[in-house]
Amino acid sequence: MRIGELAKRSHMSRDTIRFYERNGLIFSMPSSSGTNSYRDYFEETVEILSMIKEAQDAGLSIADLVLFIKQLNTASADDFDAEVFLQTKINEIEERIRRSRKFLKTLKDTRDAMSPKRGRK
Amino acid sequence: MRIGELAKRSHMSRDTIRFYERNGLIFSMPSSSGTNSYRDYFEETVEILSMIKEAQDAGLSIADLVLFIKQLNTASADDFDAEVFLQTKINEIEERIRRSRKFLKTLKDTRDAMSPKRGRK
DNA sequence: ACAAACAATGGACCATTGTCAATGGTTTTT
DNA sequence: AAAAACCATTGACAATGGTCCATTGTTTGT
Repeated sequence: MRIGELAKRSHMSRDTIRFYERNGLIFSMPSSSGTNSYRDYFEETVEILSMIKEAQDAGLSIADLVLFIKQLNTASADDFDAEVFLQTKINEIEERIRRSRKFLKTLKDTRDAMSPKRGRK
Repeated sequence: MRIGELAKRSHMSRDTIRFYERNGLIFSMPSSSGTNSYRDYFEETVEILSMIKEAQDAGLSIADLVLFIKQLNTASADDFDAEVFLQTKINEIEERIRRSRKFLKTLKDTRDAMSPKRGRK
């Protein structure tokens, strides 16, 4: 598919998609027709973009994602560092989630302390 | 306390603390001695800085935090917008946590798919 | 009293993560 | 076949969240 469709399906702008591609997060092929300079994107890339969004929300940087994707692809696999990397990120994310929840509680308490003041009885 | 101590206790750099203060996230008084231009920070600020960290991990921007803090302080309170704002942020954070978890699962699956390949058998 | 450590200020600088505009070419639609 | 919509490339621009440096002044340890 071409970039416009991918943009629509992934809810990202073309520029963002190109930005990700420049940075090695996604890949594409030259269009089959060959007469133009259009790029051809894989179906799966829709999925990958959605995963990238999740990963970013989880606090990973693009640099992190480049590493992660590299590891998905190079099934070289006996890689010790890969596992260490994964575990490190898992720990980081778990910690971030813990903190998010803590702040979420703060927000909720604030809201609840405020709500009864008005009408709501 | 002075900025150095606050920095140590909060595990943030002086520059970061000054940056936050410039941006209205924290406040301080002129030192009591009065002979210098040093600032004097409240005990509670240690706590506040820790909350800021949580909030950032939860995905809030400094601008968000400025609003939030303003609402904590102005107990004017019958503010309808305040409650809307809080609820919006609560929703955003819950969504982010959901996504984080989803990606966390991806990471764990990747790790687990990798681990048995080596020794671990 | 002298050096070391600390503080304030201002402004430059930086990485990250995009976004926008201009230009020139290719399809698609009408 | 002309217009409208699409695409690629380049490079500038922008917001966010800091960090670093130089300068000057203050306090503290010895």
